[in-house]
Amino acid sequence: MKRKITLKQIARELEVSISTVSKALRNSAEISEDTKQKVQAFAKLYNYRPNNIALSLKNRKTNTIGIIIPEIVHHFFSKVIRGVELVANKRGYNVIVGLSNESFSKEVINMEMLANGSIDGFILSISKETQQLQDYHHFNETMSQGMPIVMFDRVVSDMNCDKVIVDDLNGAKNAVEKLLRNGCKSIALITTKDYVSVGKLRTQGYLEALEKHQIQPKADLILKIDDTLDYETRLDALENEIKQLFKANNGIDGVFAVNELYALSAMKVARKLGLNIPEDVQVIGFTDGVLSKHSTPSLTTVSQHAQQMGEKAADLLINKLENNIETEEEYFQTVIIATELIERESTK
Amino acid sequence: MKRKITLKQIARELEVSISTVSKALRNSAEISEDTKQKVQAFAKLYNYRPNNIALSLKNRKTNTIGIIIPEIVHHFFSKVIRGVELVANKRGYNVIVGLSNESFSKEVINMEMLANGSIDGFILSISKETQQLQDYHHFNETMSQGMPIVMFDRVVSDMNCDKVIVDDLNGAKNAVEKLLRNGCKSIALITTKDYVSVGKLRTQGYLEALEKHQIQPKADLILKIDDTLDYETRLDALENEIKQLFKANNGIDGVFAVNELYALSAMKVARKLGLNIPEDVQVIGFTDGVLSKHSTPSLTTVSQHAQQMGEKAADLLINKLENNIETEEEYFQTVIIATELIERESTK
DNA sequence: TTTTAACACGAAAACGTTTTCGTGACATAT
DNA sequence: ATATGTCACGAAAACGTTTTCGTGTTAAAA
Repeated sequence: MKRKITLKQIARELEVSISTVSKALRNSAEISEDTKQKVQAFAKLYNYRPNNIALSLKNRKTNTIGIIIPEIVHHFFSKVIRGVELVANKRGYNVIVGLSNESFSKEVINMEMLANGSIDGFILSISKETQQLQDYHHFNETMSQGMPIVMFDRVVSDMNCDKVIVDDLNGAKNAVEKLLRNGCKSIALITTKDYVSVGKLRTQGYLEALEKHQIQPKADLILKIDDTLDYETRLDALENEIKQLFKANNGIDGVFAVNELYALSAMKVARKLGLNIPEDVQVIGFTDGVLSKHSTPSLTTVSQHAQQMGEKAADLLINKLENNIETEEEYFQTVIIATELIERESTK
Repeated sequence: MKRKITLKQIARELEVSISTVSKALRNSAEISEDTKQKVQAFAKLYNYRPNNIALSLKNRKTNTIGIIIPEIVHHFFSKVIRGVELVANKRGYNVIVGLSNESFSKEVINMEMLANGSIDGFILSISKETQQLQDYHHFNETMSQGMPIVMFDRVVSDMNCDKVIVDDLNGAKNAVEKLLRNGCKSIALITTKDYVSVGKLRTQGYLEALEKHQIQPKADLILKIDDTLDYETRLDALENEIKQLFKANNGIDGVFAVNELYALSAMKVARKLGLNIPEDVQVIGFTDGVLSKHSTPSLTTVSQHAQQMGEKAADLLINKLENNIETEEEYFQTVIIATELIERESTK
């Protein structure tokens, strides 16, 4: 169980100074060919690798980025991570993951744990609780210390940082228009309470689509789910609420849901009520996850290109980290990732 | 954009030495009450936090663990990460994630990137390619440098390290026995090629169940999928192979599949062939993911308790890291996580 | 022979901590 | 008055690097 070898040990062994070893390994012109060869051979033999921590301390740069997300057992977020990891690795960075579990305090703690030198910058999507509390002091403090943040998906719009967001509004609008073009006359919306920023935007897209086609929205057709309930109780409650929605409104022939699960539940309820999909009711969901693809019938859905979002966020962050041009004029951009409607069996 | 404050700056500001500041903050008895108060007040005012990198270098301990998995967009693995993160955080550790993407070289590169001081130990599940090549030099090298490894799920059995595995054999055996007890006479197995260790074990469980009930296994009933194909082509090819399986064997009344997707595909194919589930064919899958829960009919499945695996792996690793009792007698354990059969609609 | 230049290397500082040890200023005991 | 002890603090080393600057040796130029 030999420990990793250091410059000091090589120096002692070869009876030269640490500086010489360091320079020899970096092929400095200062060092004679003889010495270089000797040192390099020895280093290779003992599989020398510079200690990352020492380098980080010296360079005041860890080459690590922190990503904080509300939940990892979730296709959207894990795809984002995949994207982040992909470009981070390609550009020589590591990725350290923190989970807020949708809790404000865990988000704060996680950020504090990482902000003390462990990472060079953050990529994050804020927790629901933070969205409710609207307490953003931890973001401000982090940024005021010179640590850049890139927010994605769930962002706080009036914060001075780079952002990567989905075009939720137009994604939803297009989806609803698709239903309208397909002949739907009475389209229900299943969404979340308004404090969830993306739910709000998708709701707005629904409304704009109706307005564009001169259809008066009916409040009865809009179901706002309280998604703070936990998973188990949620499924039953959810299906119940949807059933009420169908029963209260005769002739629903289209459903737009702001996520996969709501859409699937809608399909399940509709079938139980004797309705056929897509003949009687057409359904479109949001988020191209594994459920949409493998449900029966498979679900037409609005894809967010999650991996692309992660890649973009990582690129933005690393660009900022490496452009230490310090253009005192801080310049922040918001990248909007276009959505794509993936048509499957749940629409005509 | 003020940088984070350091001991040195506090010392200069208060006109004391760095040592004094450090001791004052740690409430050393060496320092007078007056000085302590002054220093602590100042530190709080400027929100001083010790630099993690400096601490890591000094202590030769990063309090960070690396987890390397083949794929993150995968319920099983993301649940494991959640478990790891949970106990890691609770015990004061961070988690840094590397993805091998099922590739041997990426696995090696990732490990090398992290092994140079960035982390204290590894938790990992080996890539399929590594399983095929059976090249484990990177694991051996890492361990010979005194960096502990905990393997989970896909492990290499004759390696000297802690392991956390699923009881694949008995999980499969129980599932198949369940089908037998439910009256199935002709049970098909849909599995992977044998180099995937877990596929092999689950296959063995299938065989043992049959043997126990004195049923002669029929080679025709066993379908071994080559899962190196990519996802898109796989779906078609998969359903095709399963269709052949059904057509070549009249009277299949039970299916055991080694993962969710195979099970779902089997259900889909069966339905297309006019068979009802579970009346005509009963189906059981492996891995309790989101698909099993939300498919129609919902899928009876063998749960692996992925999160628990992650928690256990993290505990094992951190125990090893903190028990520097250096009981020269290295002691490695293999923890077996029991499976659980979750009964849903696809079985009677 | 003396001056200059090139060469090859080492000493030391720096990154931000913690910790061991030393030391000057007092107060107390002899 | 001297010896001893306590108190409060500082100097310095250490973790493992990189880099700047200095310096001794030798060879070439004057």
